[in-house]
Amino acid sequence: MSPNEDPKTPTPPPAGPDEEKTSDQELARAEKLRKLQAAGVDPFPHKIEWTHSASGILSQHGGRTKEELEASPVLVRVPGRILSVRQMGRATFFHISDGRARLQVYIREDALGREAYERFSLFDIGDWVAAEGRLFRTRTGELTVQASSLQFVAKCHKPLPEKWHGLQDVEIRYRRRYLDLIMNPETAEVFRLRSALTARLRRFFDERGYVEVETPMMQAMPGGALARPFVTHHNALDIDLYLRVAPELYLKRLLVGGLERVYEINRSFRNEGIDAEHNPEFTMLEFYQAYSDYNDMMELTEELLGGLVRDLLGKDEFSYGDQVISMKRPWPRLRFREALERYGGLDAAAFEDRSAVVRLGETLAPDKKPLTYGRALDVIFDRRVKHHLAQPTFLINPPKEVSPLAKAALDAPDEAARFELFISGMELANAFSELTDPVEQRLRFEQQAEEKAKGDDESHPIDLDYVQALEYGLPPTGGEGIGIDRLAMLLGNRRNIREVILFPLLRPRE
RNA sequence: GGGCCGUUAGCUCAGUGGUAGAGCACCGGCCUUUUAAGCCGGGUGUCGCUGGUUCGAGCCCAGCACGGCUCACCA
Repeated sequence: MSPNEDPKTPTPPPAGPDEEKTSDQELARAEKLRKLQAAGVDPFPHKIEWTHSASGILSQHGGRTKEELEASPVLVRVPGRILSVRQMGRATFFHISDGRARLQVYIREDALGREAYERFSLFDIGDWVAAEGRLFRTRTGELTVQASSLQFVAKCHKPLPEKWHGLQDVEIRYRRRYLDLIMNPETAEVFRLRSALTARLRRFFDERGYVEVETPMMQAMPGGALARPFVTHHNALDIDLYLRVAPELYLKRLLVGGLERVYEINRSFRNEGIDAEHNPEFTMLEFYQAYSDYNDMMELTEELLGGLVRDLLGKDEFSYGDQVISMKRPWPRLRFREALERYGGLDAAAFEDRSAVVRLGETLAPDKKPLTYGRALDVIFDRRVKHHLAQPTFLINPPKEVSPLAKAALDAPDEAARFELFISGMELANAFSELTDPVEQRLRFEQQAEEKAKGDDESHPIDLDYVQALEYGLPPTGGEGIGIDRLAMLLGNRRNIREVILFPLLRPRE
């Protein structure tokens, strides 16, 4: 606030970025706030006293009958935002919300007093109030607060979206998520579910002796995944830094250091396209367990996700779009090569014909040249196979070539000891028996560098500092990453990742 | 990046080349158990932006901006 402004004079708030002028409805609201203040109401109270929340009242007292409420009155003082008003002369009903549930409040002139009752005309839909009174049931049976007093809590200077259709415009829902949360209770529910999800994940790992850690998001060398990074600059050191594409290499350094079980739930950043399954910043759970391999990780994953679904949804099956996903164990393990033969139209002979595989890959993804044999197999999988994997399926042993941080499979030197978990055609998890041999790791990095030289901008950089860490000895380790946003999509039955990210990246306005 | 669709009142949406519309919200009036309350009265607008065609454009054309769906790439 500038020093010349009188703090006692409410003015219309500055017009938002979308409006150059203040609408008639905003002027009317500002005038009401002025009148409230003239009547001695503090327009910006520091705090308010309250005894109950709206949703708390409904869950605690929702079962009380009219007679019970009359015999033993329940007194409450409940804050909330006004969402609808039905005014009938000397009596008024309105609903307030705490973001979870709507509670009706009843005021009447003879109970509230004429002055206080008339003051309600200065309250608008969207304003925050606190109602004090006793609970009763209306003629139609709705649990309602009969208010003996009303306190003004905060003004809503702008009109809310329409009460019946609500807020539909997805752009406004994402840009001004607060409006979405006010108008669409199911939005708030999804984010509560997401919160319960991460809490449940943390409990799972904490109970098993994992240490939760945080590793650098700004890295001098972005590793741990094959993806294009964001670049930024540190002024004092005068160096370019990359936003991490994965925490993997740092987490494995911690296992070298003797932390046998670690996990991290945090953001990674990939400078790639945006669509229904991709946001440039996304949340990943990564966890590493010493003395284990990728088979152990499959067991653990079934236990983790199976338990999660049972705890959060209360059953082993759930709907996702028009599919019903069953989490009943065990989940099938499908060899990558077998998947390509079954769904990708590649028989054993075609699989061995490396140049034919590359040609098919290039036909399917003409933008993605040059393709190596491994990358071509990956393309064919993405285009032809992935969408068949609706029920939880471990896709095991993909080509070693596209898995530079994984051990080779024990029985197949060209395959990686790795799995990806698919549910509803979405890649949800990615895990492997971590490559622990520093000499082999260095070799794999060098192979990646060769591909980069051939024009592959998603190859893994040579990280000699990481190789040095391996030289001190990494025990056999199973490691896994799980996409939390996608998991939230599944559990919340949302088809777009933006529905589970509070503030997804959008192009800035103007 | 390509294709398709969209952008009109605070919100949800109609709108056929000829004066800009509805419901909700809002403003004024009536109404003491309503609940999409009801009844009477009031339209509050840079039709996304910039050009063009036309006597005349919300509508037709071009370009641009933003968004959605989709295809391609990445988790």
